[in-house]
Amino acid sequence: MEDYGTVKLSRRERQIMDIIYQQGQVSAADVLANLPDAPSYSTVRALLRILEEKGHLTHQKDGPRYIYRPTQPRHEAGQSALKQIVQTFFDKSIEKTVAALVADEEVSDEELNRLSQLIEQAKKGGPPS
Amino acid sequence: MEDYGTVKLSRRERQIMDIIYQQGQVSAADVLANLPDAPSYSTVRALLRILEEKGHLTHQKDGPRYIYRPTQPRHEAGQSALKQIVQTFFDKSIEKTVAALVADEEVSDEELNRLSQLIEQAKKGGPPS
DNA sequence: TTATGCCTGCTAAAATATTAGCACTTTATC
DNA sequence: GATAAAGTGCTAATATTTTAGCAGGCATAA
Repeated sequence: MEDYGTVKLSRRERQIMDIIYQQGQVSAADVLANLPDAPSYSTVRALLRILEEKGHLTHQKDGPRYIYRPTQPRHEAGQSALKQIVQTFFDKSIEKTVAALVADEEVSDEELNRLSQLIEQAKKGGPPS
Repeated sequence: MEDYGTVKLSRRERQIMDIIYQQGQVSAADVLANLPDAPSYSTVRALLRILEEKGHLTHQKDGPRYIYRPTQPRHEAGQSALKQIVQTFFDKSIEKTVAALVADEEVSDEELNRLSQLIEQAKKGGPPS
């Protein structure tokens, strides 16, 4: 866990990585379809090539086309991105962050219950400190 | 709430905005001190000027120097950034996101208790759905 | 098999971001 | 007030990102 926020990605590169983490895996066409202010097809392919060169992606053939996947596992990248946000906007406080999460959207009672359970489990699970 | 993830920021610009949201307000020197791979002083000032032109910052004089502040309030930007992460890495699931939060660091029992309270309050506070 | 469509590889141009330098202004100090 | 220190404004060069175009390959279907 050491990447997403820190990493030296350009604007387009970041947009593309976001799409890929959202979708899990993508073809160039998928990226194009989801990219805001979509450029041309070759543009997308060029970016994908660069991201692969930089080590952020790998591709594998799927019949005629390339399927790209992130090098860093999703949960790691997510963890890292989350940490960055917590640090930047919530004074490194998990509490403040959760508060923002439950404040934002209308969270259903059901979901809140699951959250309670989650916390309880964490209490049992790992109280090392 | 509509900006941080979506917005068209370059790499350096984003780094600077992060610093500013972390610190609340900054001088050019503050930014320089916190910027990874710090460039020159004039470079930082140029970037700050651009960010202000784009409407992301305002400055006010503090004696001899300029103090910059974000245009968009911190909590808004945080909300927006968080949403983006939840969507990209956690399938839009608040639950998964919280799970990642409590999984990551060693969260103290004390903090877990506060989280429980938080959830309980949310249950009482706003169960509209 | 042959033509058509979709995909890749490569290369080069254009736009944008990043950087630094220099001249001028203001603030504080003596 | 005179001087030094610290800050700003502006401008121009450099690097990087972003973009598109063209040529070739492979698969599918007629």
